[in-house]
Amino acid sequence: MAARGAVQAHTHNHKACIDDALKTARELCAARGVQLTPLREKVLQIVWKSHKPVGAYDVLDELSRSHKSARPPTVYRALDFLMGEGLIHKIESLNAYLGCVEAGAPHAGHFLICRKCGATEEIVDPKLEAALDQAAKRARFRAERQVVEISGLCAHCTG
Amino acid sequence: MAARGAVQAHTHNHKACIDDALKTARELCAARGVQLTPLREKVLQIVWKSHKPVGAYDVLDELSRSHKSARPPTVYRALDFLMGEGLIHKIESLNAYLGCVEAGAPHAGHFLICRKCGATEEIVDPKLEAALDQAAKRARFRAERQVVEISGLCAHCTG
DNA sequence: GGCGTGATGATACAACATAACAAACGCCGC
DNA sequence: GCGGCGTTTGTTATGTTGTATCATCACGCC
Ligand SMILES: [Zn+2]
Ligand SMILES: [Zn+2]
Ligand SMILES: [Zn+2]
Ligand SMILES: [Zn+2]
Repeated sequence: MAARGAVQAHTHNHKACIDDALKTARELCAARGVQLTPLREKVLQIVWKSHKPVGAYDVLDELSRSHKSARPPTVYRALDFLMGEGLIHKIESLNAYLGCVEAGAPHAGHFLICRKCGATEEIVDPKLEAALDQAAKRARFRAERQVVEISGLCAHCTG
Repeated sequence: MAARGAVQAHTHNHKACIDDALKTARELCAARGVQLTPLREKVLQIVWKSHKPVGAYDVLDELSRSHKSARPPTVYRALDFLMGEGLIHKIESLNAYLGCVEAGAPHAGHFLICRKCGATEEIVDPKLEAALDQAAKRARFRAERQVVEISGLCAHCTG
């Protein structure tokens, strides 16, 4: 699964993204001996509906169509599971969730969030990772989690 | 006003931090022709009570002691004002607010958040800023806001 | 069958944030 | 003085996001 830039997010065939993500998720969970239940897979599919972060209550609305008993804990438990397995990320500045494009490869999520179209790209940038590690090291800080969310205008929305 | 590392946050004389922050805030607001009213100054003082991010409702509890009519909008309006003037930052991953150690100098806030003691250090690191700018540029993304929050253990809590 | 474990159902509540309108205040021109 | 205007604060209500807690269910195991 390759990262898709915001421009591509406007034009590509997104069904392939969803199919890839679900396939990868099934394989990873099987390999790890954890259960990607129908409920969890459905939530993953909803999160992957687009390249825009989706709120937990939006997931709930969508999930409710097929799953009448769904309630907030239903959704949050599924989201927690998916985050624990590295299949989705939380976008802290939006209180929303986004499918991970590098599931299986341990990494911190770094994001470019377009404030106009909402498309959010997960970037993998070794130089940025190194700069973050260095910054922490300089302060003798043991980093465990990185939240990096850059907001602005994507290439498509700039011009 | 210099940044203080997490180690210093455990030992320094913090009254000087508060006094500096309030003095700087008064000067900046006067120079800009905006009103640092008693209410807003009190909220700023509460946020500066420590080097740990403080939640809006914690601010409200504290503010209520001196200001009985305080309600959520009271606090959020003051926090919005202070953020607008660059006197405080919001820590997105904690839904909490922290006094800015570089008020007056335009900058994105980058933070090291200790998950054990809560002490949060604002770091100013040109290399990190450059790496972030480069990462955005590479994706032809026009960055407007950066959220960088590194969680882990501070030097004091590590050893 | 009885038991342990993981997953889901169900109710209630906590924590965070904003909408909308009213009242008070200072300022300025007249 | 006073009426208009912009800013700040008061007030009530509501919206949004996230958890705690306990009950129930499904499955594998002995
Ligand atoms: Zn796609
Ligand atoms: Zn990822
Ligand atoms: Zn201090
Ligand atoms: Zn700052």
